Amino acid sequence: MVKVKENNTEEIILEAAKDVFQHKGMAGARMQEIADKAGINKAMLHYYFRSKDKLFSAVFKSAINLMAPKIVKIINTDEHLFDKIKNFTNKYISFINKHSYIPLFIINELNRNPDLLKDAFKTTDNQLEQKLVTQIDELVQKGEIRPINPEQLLLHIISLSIFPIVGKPLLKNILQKDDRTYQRLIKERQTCVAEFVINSIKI
Amino acid sequence: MVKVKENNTEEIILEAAKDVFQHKGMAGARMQEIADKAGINKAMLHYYFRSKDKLFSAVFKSAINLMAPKIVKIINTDEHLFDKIKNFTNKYISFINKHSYIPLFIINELNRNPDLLKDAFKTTDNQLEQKLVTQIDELVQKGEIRPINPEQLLLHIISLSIFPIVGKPLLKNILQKDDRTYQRLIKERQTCVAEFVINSIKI
DNA sequence: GTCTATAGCCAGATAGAC
DNA sequence: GTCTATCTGGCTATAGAC
Repeated sequence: MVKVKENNTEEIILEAAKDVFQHKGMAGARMQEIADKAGINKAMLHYYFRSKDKLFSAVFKSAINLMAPKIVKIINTDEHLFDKIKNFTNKYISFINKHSYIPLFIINELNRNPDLLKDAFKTTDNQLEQKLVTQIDELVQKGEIRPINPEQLLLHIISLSIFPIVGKPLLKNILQKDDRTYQRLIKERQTCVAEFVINSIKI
Repeated sequence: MVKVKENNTEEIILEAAKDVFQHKGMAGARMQEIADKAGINKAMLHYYFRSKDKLFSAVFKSAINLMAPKIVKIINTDEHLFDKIKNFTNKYISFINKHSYIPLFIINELNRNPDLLKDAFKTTDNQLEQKLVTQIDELVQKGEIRPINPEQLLLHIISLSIFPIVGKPLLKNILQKDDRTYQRLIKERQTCVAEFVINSIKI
């Protein structure tokens, strides 16, 4: 009843596939490289996952399942807006920094095939951002924050959190920084992004 | 002496190659597709550019030359900081929106090979951001803006401008918008990003 | 379940006629 | 300069032994 040994090879393959697909993309990835990284034979990949496409799908789904819930959560907690912003930027920047290839991987493959994402971000109803909208409207009424379009605010926060990591190879060059120094800037952002956002909206 | 006809085929190939490489990336692009799009034979690509690699390099350089100067300029004008921010976000968002595949293309290929970018962003001296730093320090002294790390500010502005366009396929899903509605949000950002940034830093 | 060997295809590159 | 035909290598996928 206890399946331990059986999942093992499959798990090892998935880990290796994640690594290769996320660095090289679907088109650039080679089944041989995945096999080598997993320390097994190329034929085994097909034994477990039938085709490159199927293996890719498995990796893609796992990436989505890692990213999506964390973003949806920011919209659905009952914390004060400022705490939401602080928590999200801090945790999300740290998370994306550890898995820096995931967002780019998802964006690239969505460009190839927009249908890959069915409804990863759909919550039960369409109340997903209704909650955020209401919350912001209330704070505007109370005079705690300036009037702002909630969707734009969400775009601001996500952009400030993800892009410096995704665009690192480009931004490193613009700022003329080496890896260590750039990494320090990212670390700093875990707190300074929230400050920046809150400064902008609070009255 | 006047070379007109000779450049023609080369130009046509370059345009087609830009299109295909920027959508599919180096690995996903097919010489056959480029030839088809250019309306010529596959052998001609090799006649003019020798190899896929060389053709790719030409496209990559042209993309860099389109992006880099515009970013460097924000740092090197003598306008007031607030005007810099307004001008940059407005013009850059509009520009990137017209060429939405360029930033992603550059980031992806830099990930594959960090050496592709030699010194596209180097100005004559290392005074490139020194100017921005001085300008911000002065405004802090005068009490016009809060103290802020100039490099973080630059990261903020670039992220807010580029990511909503680059990450469109992902963000469209998070916000559950169709193409038209999302495009309207982008258009709005041409002005609201500058507001957001300035609100945050001015006292 | 795991391996070796190989089928079969496709893409980049070249040869050579015009 | 432009084309058709073809070589060559590399990649996915499978057949079949153990």
